[in-house]
Amino acid sequence: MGRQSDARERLVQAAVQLIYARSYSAVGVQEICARAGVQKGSFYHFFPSKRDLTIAALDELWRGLQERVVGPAFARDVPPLARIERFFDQSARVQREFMEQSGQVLGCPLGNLALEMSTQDPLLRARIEALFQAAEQQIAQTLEEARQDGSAPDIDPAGAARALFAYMEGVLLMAKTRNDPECIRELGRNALALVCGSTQAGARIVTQE
Amino acid sequence: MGRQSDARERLVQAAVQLIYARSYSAVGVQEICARAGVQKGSFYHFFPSKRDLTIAALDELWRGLQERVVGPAFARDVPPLARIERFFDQSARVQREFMEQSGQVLGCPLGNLALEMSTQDPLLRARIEALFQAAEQQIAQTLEEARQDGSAPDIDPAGAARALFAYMEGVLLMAKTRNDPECIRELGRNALALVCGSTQAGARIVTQE
DNA sequence: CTTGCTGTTTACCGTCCAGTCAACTAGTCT
DNA sequence: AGACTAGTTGACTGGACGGTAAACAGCAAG
Repeated sequence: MGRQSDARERLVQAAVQLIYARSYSAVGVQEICARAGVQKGSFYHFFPSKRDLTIAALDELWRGLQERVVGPAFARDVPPLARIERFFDQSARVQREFMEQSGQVLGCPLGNLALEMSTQDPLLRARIEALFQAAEQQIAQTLEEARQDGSAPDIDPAGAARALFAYMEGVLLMAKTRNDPECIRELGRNALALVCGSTQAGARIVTQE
Repeated sequence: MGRQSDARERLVQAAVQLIYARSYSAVGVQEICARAGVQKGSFYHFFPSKRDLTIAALDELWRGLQERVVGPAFARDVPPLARIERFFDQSARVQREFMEQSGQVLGCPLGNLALEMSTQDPLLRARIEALFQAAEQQIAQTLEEARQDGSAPDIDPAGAARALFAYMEGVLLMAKTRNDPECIRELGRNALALVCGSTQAGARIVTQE
């Protein structure tokens, strides 16, 4: 078996699944190798360290997220603001599936790793931050579309996207903590309030008091 | 030294600080003992396991949070909605202090543990969920006050509190990931939009599209 | 045919981990 | 005084961890 093999891919996939289901530190190299059907020595042929595998897994995580959740939710077959709402429904659906399979809501794989690793590994942190920025830009684009077609004329797309993304992460954190996928749906109903009530609105309410 | 000692307290305090600064799994019993100035054997005199210490640390964490962040922010010396805004400023201030001391934004200690442990330890998860509910009630009370004094007449305090708390956790997650305390302030400006744009408003915008 | 590269296998290393144990100290109660 | 209990100490256990080493297999190019 000289040239090429899919062992590397299998390792990344195994890492994605195991780390998402548990966490970085709760999953050992041994276990990742076992699930991938790869010997431990081979692991270190493909990756210099567990951390490097995790970085590779991060990109694969992002790819899978786009394919299975973000892509379907943000498809252009409905008006922009409806896509935002659909993201929450889509997320609720996915998490409900995890719930039925393993009895646990797993939340956002990037958010999970972000909180676990940000204070421990600067490179990992920076990588996740970059992916977060990409996500925000995706949302900002959608909001810009909504601004232009008149469904949300007065918003600041970039600022609202930041707030909205933070809210999404918060909602998924709550769902994981409550172990209840339904609260994603419920909390999702408040999402558009965050978009349309822009900065000025917030300030107005306070000074009025 | 027969009766009583503050070793237990010191262990809890050390656990709070170390676990907050890193994580549950990144901190060992050994290290907690070292910081507390307690021998390892003594540790297991006070706590049957590391997990039990963590549960005790969780309550202490909550106490400290109330004392240092939530209490000052939600004090009744300003109108209710201004307290919400003050929470974000207060959080930004605290995180900026961590930033200056250790170069890192640490985020919400409860949120951190929630994402790390929810899928690993059901009891810890339930405990954190309970604390989250208490936090939501605190917010709901504040919003109820705002509803009654007319500054936000049409809101559903309980629902808005849920959304607002999720947003707070999301904002702190973002701050930790970006390692930037200032974004707490910035994102905080969107918080009241979440309160005042209630469920009906969100639905209205979508059907209008 | 030989050199070299890509993979694979297995056994192994040192370290750290949570948790154990038995001996010991010093106060309290009878 | 003696028994009991709360607290302390430091050495220890077994297992898991991330990572290493060396031998080997197959393909490709010179």
